[in-house]
Amino acid sequence: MDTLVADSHSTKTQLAQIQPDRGVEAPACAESLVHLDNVRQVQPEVLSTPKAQRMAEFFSALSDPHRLKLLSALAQQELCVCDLAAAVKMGESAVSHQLRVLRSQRLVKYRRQGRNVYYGLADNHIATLYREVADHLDEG
Amino acid sequence: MDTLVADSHSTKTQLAQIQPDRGVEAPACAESLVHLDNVRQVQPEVLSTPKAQRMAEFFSALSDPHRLKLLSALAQQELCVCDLAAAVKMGESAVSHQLRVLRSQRLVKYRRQGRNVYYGLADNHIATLYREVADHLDEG
DNA sequence: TTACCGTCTGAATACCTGTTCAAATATGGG
DNA sequence: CCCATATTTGAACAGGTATTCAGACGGTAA
Repeated sequence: MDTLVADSHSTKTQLAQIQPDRGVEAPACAESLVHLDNVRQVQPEVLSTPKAQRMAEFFSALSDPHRLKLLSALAQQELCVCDLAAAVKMGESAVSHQLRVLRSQRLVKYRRQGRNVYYGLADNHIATLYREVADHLDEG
Repeated sequence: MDTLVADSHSTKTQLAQIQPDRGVEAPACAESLVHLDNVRQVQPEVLSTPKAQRMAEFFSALSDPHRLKLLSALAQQELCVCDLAAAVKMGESAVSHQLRVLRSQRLVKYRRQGRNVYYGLADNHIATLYREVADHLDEG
């Protein structure tokens, strides 16, 4: 009757491959038996693509050791680019590139003073988040 | 007297380029004037390289939209791989690969039941962290 | 056992990310 | 104005990452 092939004593349902966001046409053959009721229950709560992307970009900004070092330095006090470079032992250009990433996610704020640009943590949330994850990792 | 070139009314100090972890020999010429006292103050508090890497790997596991979708689904209930694939609309192989990443950071736990493997969030911390970041992003 | 289903793995490809070098921009001083 | 300093930017290269396909593994049922 319908295109779903459900066996009688279970809620498993054969589902054609779904490949929606991408330009791939779905092949007619099915891949696996899914528990349709579970999927239906969960699916509306799944993070939307735009939100997932925004969140991923945020975490992505935190997913580099050098950037985390920069943040840990800035958690102490405001610093200009060349000081940061010395503190984390990176080239100044590299630091500038990384600060750009941190800026794009509003993890840091900055102000110009003379020829120097001083950076600092944008938000107390950041320090909190940082500490939470550090603790979490120390636990395990 | 010493190799440092400090001007009289400031704490700025010329520093040879420091390039320690990598096999690059430092050029004799300096790059920038740093505020040596600031650097000295901050440097010991900078995240150590191993810790920074461990933390970066953790965030890295959270830095992909598909993985975040998987986690948001698992925040609802335990699901097997094929259900997850249907819920987030990915191929099952891709899901398996991503679950491997989540497993490697202990973000999910799993158990086998018959032919299915059921995944769930490893920890309440994860859900908390997830919600904090979601809220933080909604604020801005 | 044989056949099958669900999941995992490995290799290949395409994409994204970080570093470096060189050069541009911006500020301040002589 | 011209020069030196501080930071940013862009291009090029190297290394890492995600998806796909094909096949392997493990468990189940006939």
